[in-house]
Amino acid sequence: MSRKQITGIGPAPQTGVDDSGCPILHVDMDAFFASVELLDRPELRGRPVIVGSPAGRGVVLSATYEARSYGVHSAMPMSRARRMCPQATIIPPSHGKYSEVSKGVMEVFHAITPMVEPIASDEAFLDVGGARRRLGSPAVIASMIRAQVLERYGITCSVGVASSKFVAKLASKQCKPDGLLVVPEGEVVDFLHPLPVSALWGVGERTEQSLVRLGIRTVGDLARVPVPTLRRELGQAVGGHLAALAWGRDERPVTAHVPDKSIGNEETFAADIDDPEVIKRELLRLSERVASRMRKAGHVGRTVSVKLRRADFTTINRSRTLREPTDVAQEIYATACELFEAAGLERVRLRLVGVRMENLRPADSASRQLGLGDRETGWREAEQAMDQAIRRFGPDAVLPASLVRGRLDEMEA
DNA sequence: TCTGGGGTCCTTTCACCC
DNA sequence: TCTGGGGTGAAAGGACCC
Repeated sequence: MSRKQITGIGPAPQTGVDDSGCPILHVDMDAFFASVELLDRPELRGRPVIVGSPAGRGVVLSATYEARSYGVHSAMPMSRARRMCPQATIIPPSHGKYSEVSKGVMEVFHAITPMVEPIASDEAFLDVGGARRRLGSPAVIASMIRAQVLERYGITCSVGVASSKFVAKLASKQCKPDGLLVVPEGEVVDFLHPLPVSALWGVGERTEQSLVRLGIRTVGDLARVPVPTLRRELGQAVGGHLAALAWGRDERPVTAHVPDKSIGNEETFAADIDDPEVIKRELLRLSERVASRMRKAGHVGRTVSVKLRRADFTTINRSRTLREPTDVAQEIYATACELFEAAGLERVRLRLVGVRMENLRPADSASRQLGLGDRETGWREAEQAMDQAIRRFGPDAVLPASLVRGRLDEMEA
């Protein structure tokens, strides 16, 4: 097989790898948050480091490969990670720092091609089909990106090069850390079929269990199952989708501008709460955050959705679609409170509440109409003034009175 | 072993209209 | 007048991703 894995930033990739049908790159930063932290703490290089909240109910956000060798992985409860690797240095996350590096890395991508689809702060798809004449073959461009990211930001990344998004994504995962893997167009099926089904995008714990019950363990096993059987067992869309992926069929293009579908914030309490006043105060805080983010992004939304998670981790969602779209926290909050009250959980211990706005559209396309009996409250203007004050004086400059009261209570307690 | 926070997408159910 | 079916949109739940 001519598939080649090239590890480390070396010269241009070896000859003999046919990347001619492989315009799609998936770039994935290695242990991103942990790598960024090591830039400030070089003395920790080569040692187990975990990024995550050191206290309370948190999960691992990122871990160095030294920590991973003890079994630590992201999304694992911190308490468990600490037990598995007690010698690890634990660093609380600094999201501002990560988004700054992320922005810089995305600029490196945009200098290569405008066809960049970010899928998280630490990874993106690139379609370099249009950059070949200017910069070279996809594998050459991939090497260039790896070298530039390392040079400018001091962190490594891995790149998968393939004919489709999902194969590129699997390729980058296979060559991690600090690698480059080209999967030639003609070798996609050979590459895919030995992999476990859980490697496929969209197969999580539940779907894997369903597949194992059917005796399906590898992608090759999956490929041999008749499509109607998969549709019956997994549902129309998921069954059809996985059947296509198992044969390497993935037509999704790299899309540079994916519009936001929803904006939300949620918070897990340090201890479960059953006081409706405290919960409503939290709903107000979250509504303020969501509305402010919507105004910053230039969105209004029509559907208010509230998420409530009980102490036993069961979760319920309640949503309501408004007559007119809004970006006003007071309107979002009023609806969120009604949904919370209607859910009948006012004396139930909750561990998390969330507020989300869906059905988004650009604010400038939405003309607000006053209905019969409505009155213009002036909340939008007040909140826009708050946005300005916050921009000038910081996030604590202005707060609704009830949140100030809540903060005073916390200080007195 | 006890589960964050930001999202997207899919499925099911139900109401409503024709 | 009653019944049924198809289409559509909203709501709720849940799987999955990073």
